[in-house]
Amino acid sequence: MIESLLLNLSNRDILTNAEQTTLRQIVTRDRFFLVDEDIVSEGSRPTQSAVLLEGFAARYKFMADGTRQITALHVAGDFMDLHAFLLKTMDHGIIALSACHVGFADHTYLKDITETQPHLSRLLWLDTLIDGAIHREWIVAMGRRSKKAHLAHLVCELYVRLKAVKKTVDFSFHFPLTQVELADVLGISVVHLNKTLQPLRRDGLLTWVNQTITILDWPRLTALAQFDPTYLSQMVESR
Amino acid sequence: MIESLLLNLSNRDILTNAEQTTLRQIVTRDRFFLVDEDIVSEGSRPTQSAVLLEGFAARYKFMADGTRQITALHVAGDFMDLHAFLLKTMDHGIIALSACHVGFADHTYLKDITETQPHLSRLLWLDTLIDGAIHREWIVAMGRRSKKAHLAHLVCELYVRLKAVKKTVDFSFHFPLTQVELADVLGISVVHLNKTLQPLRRDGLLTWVNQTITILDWPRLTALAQFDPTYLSQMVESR
DNA sequence: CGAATTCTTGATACGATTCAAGTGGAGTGG
DNA sequence: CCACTCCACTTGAATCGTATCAAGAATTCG
Repeated sequence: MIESLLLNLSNRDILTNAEQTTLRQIVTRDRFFLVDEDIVSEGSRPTQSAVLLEGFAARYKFMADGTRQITALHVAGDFMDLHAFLLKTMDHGIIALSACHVGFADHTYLKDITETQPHLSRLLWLDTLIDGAIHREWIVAMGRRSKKAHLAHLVCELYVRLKAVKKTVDFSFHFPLTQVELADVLGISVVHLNKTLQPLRRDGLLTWVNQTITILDWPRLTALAQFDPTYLSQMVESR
Repeated sequence: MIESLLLNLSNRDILTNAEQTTLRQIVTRDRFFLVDEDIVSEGSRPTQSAVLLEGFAARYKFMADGTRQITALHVAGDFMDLHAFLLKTMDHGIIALSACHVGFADHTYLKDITETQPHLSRLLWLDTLIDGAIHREWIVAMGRRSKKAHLAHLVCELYVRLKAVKKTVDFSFHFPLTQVELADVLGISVVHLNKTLQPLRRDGLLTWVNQTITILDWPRLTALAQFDPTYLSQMVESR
């Protein structure tokens, strides 16, 4: 069930059989969510952390005027709110952007891991650190990239992350977001997102039809985005 | 020497004497940096992590066209690149924004802590998670707040963080950044930063003279910023 | 098939950048 | 001590980017 999580973590460092067993054991419950359902809601104090086993989800925050900012996108294999284990109250919500299969791990088990399995703890810590690295790239993209480059960068990032959990076929991947949701990721209006998207299509960098994105020209896309995947492909090397 | 770090961490949970001793022991070196000196450079693979003992520093990234985005601001007591312990290569640089006193802790010592001191490990992990929470707030601010509200939010955040390490006097705090640097935080041009700043001054929300910011009207400033300090005041409660 | 979303387009207004110039204060050397 | 230089801050004008509003086209769903 949690194969994608194992895949995700083993990209960082070798997972022993014992560690794999531990991970399987701590995910004691699972549930399916429909599109637009809240998986975790803002302000709650969860006693378990959610692993995305299948589907797309987003961390988001609403502003007083009803606008929304998505602060993170999650794909299969992501430990979405591992940070809630220590950061007791959720400062944001998590919503299902497609039908989602989600596993849950009690915080007591996670605490046990920190007490008894240092290597696995470091691996989980690393997972939250990569989250942070992605946040920083997003900040850079929002502040200093053109919208076109920002969008290109996001596509590159998603491609690399999805490839790591075997959710790509050649240069294609399933991408169920609407343009409204994608605009909430970039922090722009839908209209402008739409107009930003067009040159990427027109110039033959990518296609996006039937909830499927296909990258047509990886070299030009990464060049436009100034994409450097280092922040995603970190290893621990600390055993 | 590392009192501000201890102060910072004890805002999260009680630090035992043994833990305080450990922290004092692992910071084996310290160094002073001048304004604009790089404390850690992008792309390097540090074998130690830097604690800011005194001063202001920033994590930043340069774009190909020479523009810069600051992704984090650090104040006294911040473990600035604790994440470098697991995230081996620095995906950004750290620069001194004022004269800085910096302590260094070898990664081997940090690894030892994860092997033998689970509670302290969780506290350090929490520290990196709060970093992440701040990043998310910045993303929200960049994407969905007006520039005026974004600036106000930053001032609120800095005030709360500096107060936690006793670097405020009433509603004032030392703030040595130039407007160019502050513009690189918000991701806007200096000219526009200057024009964004003026209404905050004119409306009597704050003053900024002699490298000192004074908040004149905390209620109106927080209301404008939609500032909710929850993300900064997280406790572990996990002992 | 009709209704509801989602996507696309155009027009207008506002926000933000850039360029260019000017002000003011701090530090330096004669 | 003054003149000079440097740097940070401030201002205005022109241009470009982005939001908003409104409507129409395409797609999906029941």
